[in-house]
Amino acid sequence: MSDKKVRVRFAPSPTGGLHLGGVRTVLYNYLFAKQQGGEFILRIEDTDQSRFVPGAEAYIYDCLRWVGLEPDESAEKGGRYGPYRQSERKELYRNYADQLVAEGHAYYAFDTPEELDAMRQQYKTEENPSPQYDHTVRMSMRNSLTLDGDKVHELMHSNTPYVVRIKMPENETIGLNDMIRGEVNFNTSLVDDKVLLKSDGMPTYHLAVVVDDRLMEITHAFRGEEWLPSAPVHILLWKYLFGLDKMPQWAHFPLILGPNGKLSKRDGAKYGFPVFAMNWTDPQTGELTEGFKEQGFLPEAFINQLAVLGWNDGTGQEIFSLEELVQKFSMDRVHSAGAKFDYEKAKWFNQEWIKKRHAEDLLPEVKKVLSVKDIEVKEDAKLLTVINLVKDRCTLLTDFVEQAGYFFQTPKQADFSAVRAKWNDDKALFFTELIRNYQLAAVWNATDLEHNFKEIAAARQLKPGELMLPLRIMLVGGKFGPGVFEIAEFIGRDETIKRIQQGLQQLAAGEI
RNA sequence: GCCGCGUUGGUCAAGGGGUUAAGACGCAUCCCUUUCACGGAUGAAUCACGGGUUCGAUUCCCGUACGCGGUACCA
Repeated sequence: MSDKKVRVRFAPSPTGGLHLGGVRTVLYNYLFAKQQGGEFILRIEDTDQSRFVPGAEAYIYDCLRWVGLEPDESAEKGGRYGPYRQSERKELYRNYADQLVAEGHAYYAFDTPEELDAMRQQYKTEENPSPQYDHTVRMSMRNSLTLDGDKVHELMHSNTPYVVRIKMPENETIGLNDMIRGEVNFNTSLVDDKVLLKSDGMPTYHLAVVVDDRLMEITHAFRGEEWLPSAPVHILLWKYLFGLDKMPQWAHFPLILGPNGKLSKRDGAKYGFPVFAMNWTDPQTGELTEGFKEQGFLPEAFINQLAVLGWNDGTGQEIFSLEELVQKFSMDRVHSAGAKFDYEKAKWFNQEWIKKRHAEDLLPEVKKVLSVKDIEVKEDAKLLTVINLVKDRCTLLTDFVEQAGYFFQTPKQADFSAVRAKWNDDKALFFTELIRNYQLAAVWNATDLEHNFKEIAAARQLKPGELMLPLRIMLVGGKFGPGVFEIAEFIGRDETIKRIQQGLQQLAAGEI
């Protein structure tokens, strides 16, 4: 490893919930940084005041804490290279913008939104639906290239709003060596004169990334593929401002797609699965978007599944802990093609992680899930037993409500439809006798209960198989769960008898 | 439209000039289980298309199609 310190940053914009692609971007950044023994920095990109959402920044930190990807430096933690919010760095950027203008790489533009709109209308054609502000039109716009010096001076001193735009050179090839995609080339004539500094004095992303990456000594800049088209702007800025030799290495991650195309950020409900890491409530609309956490996902599973959506280690292994990922991740095995998110597979990962986790480690989460449904468990030891009995049957943490609830609460309703048709007096009498037997049973354990059950059945010439299911439904409320007699042992004599009596009543009532 | 990135079963994917083209999810069938899962076994299902190069292309090259991204004083 080189002696050069690796610094990797992830820069979310606090405009709403943290979606799948965002989490994976953090993950890959984190994995690379940790693997190289470098630092992982979180910078907040809140340069767009109008889209800034209160609470979104705190939410991002909550999500990162949940999945265990905490940054080494951030606005929360502070550090040598702060401030970590772009809004607090505002003054830094203007000087660089002015420097670019002074050196002829950028210019001041005074065009109003109306004028820009008029220009786009004017040049708009069938073939060119969105004309750019580029070398072909800039000499006919109102900017410091077309206006004389006095006029520019006058406009600027009379508080006329203006922006700084990069002056894209004509017909140059800008190359980028992407760690995932290799050489990617752009012709500068086809890139527009992007705004670098907005009229409110805040930088755009383009100026901010390069200035911040330089000042924070970022060595590797990884982001989503949607940024690839603006890479030439950033490279040019590096060239003009700091020199290409200081530029970080780039990697553009593939996109995560929804069931039909792009995964849209705000409507997970539409897909029938979440898109955000955690519950997100839009402060404007009050609209709640459910997150993976609240759906019942384990953070390990969530991370695991995202990690292998676009990367694999080549061995066929699919279950990775975060530690293993740090060890095995490699940028050159990250795919270049986008991948569709598969909720079914996500659930499978969760199931695997529930099976993998020890009951003790599942306990706090299961307790929480149960208490939400008003199932209070007094003794941890009892819950531990139940978790071990049922965890192989749970896909999501929320499944514990159904799978474990009846151990602690009499089922609210029982579904006897599967046995009703075959129900008869002989069976009813059998259960009546069973109750008597269980009332008198000297010991209360699964094997003895089963033994007695079968003995009575044999004496009455009934098939135990036809009686097991009714018993299960009486105790559990449905056709699921571990061995019936184990359940009976767990819930105890009184409760078992009570549930059989209730079941008998229900079945009797149903026959009329 | 233009620019960029992509394209191996339904989905995630391994492979990378000669293979019976791995594996996983899902699906189906069976075994285990007097329930439901878990577990085990089996099965159906894939190299977008057209040209090259080559003795031989899923693999390399060029086109085409399709998908996605960008084309904002959003990131």
